[in-house]
Amino acid sequence: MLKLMDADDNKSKRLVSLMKKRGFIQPAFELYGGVAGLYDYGPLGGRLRRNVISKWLNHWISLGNIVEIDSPTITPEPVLKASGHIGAFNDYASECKSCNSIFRTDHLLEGYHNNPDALDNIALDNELLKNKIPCPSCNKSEWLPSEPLNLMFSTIIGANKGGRKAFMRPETAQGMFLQFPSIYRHFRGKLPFGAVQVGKGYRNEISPRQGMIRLREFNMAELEYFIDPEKDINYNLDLWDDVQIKLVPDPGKDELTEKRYTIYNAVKEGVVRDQTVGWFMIKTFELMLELGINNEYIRFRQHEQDEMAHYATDCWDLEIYGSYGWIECVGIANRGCYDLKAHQNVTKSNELKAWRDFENELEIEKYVCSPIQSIVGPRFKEKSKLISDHLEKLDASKINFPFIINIGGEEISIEENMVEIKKVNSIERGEWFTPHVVEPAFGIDRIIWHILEHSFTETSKENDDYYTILKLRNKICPIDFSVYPLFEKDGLDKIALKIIDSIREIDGINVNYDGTKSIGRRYARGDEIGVPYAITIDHQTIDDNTVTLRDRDSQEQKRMSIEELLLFISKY
RNA sequence: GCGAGCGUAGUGUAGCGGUUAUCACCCGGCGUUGCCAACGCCGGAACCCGGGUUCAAAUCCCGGCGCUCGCACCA
Repeated sequence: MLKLMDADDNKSKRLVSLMKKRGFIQPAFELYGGVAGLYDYGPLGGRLRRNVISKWLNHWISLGNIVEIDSPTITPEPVLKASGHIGAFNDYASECKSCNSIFRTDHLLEGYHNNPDALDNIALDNELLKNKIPCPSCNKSEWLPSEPLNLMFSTIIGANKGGRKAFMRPETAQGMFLQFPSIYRHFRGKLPFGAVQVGKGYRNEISPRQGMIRLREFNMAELEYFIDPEKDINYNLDLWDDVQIKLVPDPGKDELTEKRYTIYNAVKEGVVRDQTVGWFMIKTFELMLELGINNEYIRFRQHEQDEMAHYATDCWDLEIYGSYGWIECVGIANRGCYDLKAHQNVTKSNELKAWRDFENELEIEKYVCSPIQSIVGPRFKEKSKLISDHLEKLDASKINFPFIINIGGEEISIEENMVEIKKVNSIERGEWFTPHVVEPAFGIDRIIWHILEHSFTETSKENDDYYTILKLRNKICPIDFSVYPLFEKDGLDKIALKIIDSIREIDGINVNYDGTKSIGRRYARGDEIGVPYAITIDHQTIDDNTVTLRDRDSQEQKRMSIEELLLFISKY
């Protein structure tokens, strides 16, 4: 069943050639020799990318409680330190003096040290030496000093010497977390809500391979969905109840196995631990189908416990099958309250919280000590402020006079005449808490690559080896309609251009004219770049104002009036 | 980062010390045909970059960059 690209290795090569030839995707800076991991989208690819992003945005924004935001790619160091990226990114690597192999230093020390992740480079080198760790490759034990393996691009903000250290963001998520106060205000405090951001992310990969799959600068699209972990939300989990989706749950110690579930059952049986994660799995699955990914080549794989990123508590990857095998294209993670808490801790801000009403108001009756300032003041002088603060926090119902309090190491006796016991009635309606976050994060470039692979169809026509049809979905394809005059004389070309003018008045339609070479060749050119419909102007058009509409995939043609055509296009 | 192989028009390729750098598709113009990559003529377009060896380098050598594959890396 899973014979797509690997059945014919040259097929993916032909796809790459086509992508370059027709201006979808190509290596960037080729004139200067190219840079690994950096790609250009060309005239058609640019359009395709835009369409994919639009579809992605509309899919989420139409849920009604999700907004789009945008934040800078340049990110000051403290932000990424708080988010844990600096720690996680500063892994160290050691090189073997003898055979030049390179290994993660903390991996080498596994089994010798409880928590090698926490050590700095000097401690790591000492551990290597002390334990005489052998090189897994050549078995010798001669290590060069460990070097940090930082996978972020660093830069300096400000042209002068004292500039602030910064990095190109490795994910867009932090933008949503830092904008939480603004988003919270926008939704007037009503959870759940979410924010999305589409933009570039950067990772300075050691050795990017696999074409578009591992890039150094890439398009990512992330959604942060803020929820109250103590409130159940009614999700429409049976939305795709007729579809059995392939899931690969974390097997623990067992073999990886693929099982088919409806998401509804997967959540019910606890295979998917979190219902919000389940909900986004469904909506993500739906989006993939709308983008033109083949549903047989989609599966969700659960992260194993030790594979999970530093922030996640449960994580499912949507993987798509193609010529590189199963590739992670979306990660849906429950990040808990990790990020908001992390930024709270560093900034001491109270703004990264949400308010939760109690179901029933709590009437609280308590007794407080209210210091009588005219006595406490003159008696304790400069210490009286501290003493008053302390007294106000005491539960006065449990007090017997005189009693001793401890202020700055000094014992102070409080007598009955210093305070007044007051009864206070207060009503607690709710509390502040840190919302939890469920994050679906999409690798747009990887998705685009698989859309192209799944669309790429080769048939043969009589004497041709390969007849290529790129079966892109309507509205994802870069060009929606092509208009071909059967030949460029007798006014057919003029009619074609007039029809194009009318089509261009319809919003969001990209139409293209081609008048050169034979009609069959023009159909072929259009099929190759995935134009879903060809409109042909022939002699009959002059007589009765009708044209033919050719369907890309069936090659069938229907004759219709120009009015009917325009109606069809406006509903397309 | 290491090791092996590779890098020639837009694409796919031949040439592997001396060629006007091969062929095909392709692209443009003109003509012809007139609904599924038709034909003819004309035209367009390339040796990854830098250094070296040689009378002579696309070809041999060295370095860089890129690609593919293995090892490592991919939070």
